[in-house]
Amino acid sequence: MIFLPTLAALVSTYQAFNRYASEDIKRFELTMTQFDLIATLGNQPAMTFKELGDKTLVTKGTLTGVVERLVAKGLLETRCNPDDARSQLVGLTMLGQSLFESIFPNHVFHLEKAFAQLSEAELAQLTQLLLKLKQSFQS
Amino acid sequence: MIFLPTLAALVSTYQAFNRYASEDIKRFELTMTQFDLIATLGNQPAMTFKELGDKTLVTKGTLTGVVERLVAKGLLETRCNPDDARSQLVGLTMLGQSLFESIFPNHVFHLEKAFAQLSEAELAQLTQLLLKLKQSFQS
DNA sequence: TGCATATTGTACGTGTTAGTACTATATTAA
DNA sequence: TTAATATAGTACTAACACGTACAATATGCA
Repeated sequence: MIFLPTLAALVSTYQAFNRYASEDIKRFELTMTQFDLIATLGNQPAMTFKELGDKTLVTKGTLTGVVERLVAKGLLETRCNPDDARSQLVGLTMLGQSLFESIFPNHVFHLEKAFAQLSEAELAQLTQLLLKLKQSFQS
Repeated sequence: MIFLPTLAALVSTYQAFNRYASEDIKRFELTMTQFDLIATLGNQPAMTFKELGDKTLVTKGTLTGVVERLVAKGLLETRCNPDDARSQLVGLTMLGQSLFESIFPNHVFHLEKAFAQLSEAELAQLTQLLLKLKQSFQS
């Protein structure tokens, strides 16, 4: 049971991050997942749902709905993929692009403030330990 | 932007944990949140919704529904709180208690297997770094 | 006491998440 | 070429998460 404090720390830190980031993003009437898609598509060529889902860790079933809402907001647009009739390409509209440009740097700065409490060495160590743990969960 | 790998590691490790633990718990027809409540109430006297929510990091709005479903399954029961007419006490039924006893040790063991890949020193370090980061998010 | 304020839990709306089933299209191999 | 299999995305369901509003009850203070 020696691992329980670590587990509790993982869960509560993740939740704290979520709240911290959400608060910032809520100002723009976006949810975390919506922002995640926009940030992923920012300064990038349009990509398929599959690629977008892989990069954002959002499963395809969820993606359909989230993209739908962002298209309704005029931030994303989809078009047929000329290379594969099964799939579509998703990209930012001009409105989406300009929103991205206006909010992304601010949000990164907001996050940076929190992470700045840790030294580079601590960040590297934390990353390494987290990835080691992640590996264990995946095998 | 040096913090981005750390952030990605935090999110993906949390997700990996969630999948790893969910798979185990699904065998008992429970969701993670449901299991969390049962584990928290195991070997404990009944407590109010408030206390239960605080311990499990589940917000009160969510709690109403989750408890409802567990009561419907016959695993939890609620009764009036004699000390405060606004609140109720939630506790395991005998069925809930016996389910807790039969699945909790197995689940702990399942988790332990994953965490065993890290040494005690690594666990301690990971916990400390996570809590430091959590602090930054909360201030 | 009596009123202002805080707390407990429910109701409700929007959105995310995971899983399964399904359709359409691609790919592979016999 | 055709049949088996794999993949992309949608539809749908159940459950969770979070916020706001609300009713009932407590609490603190004038």
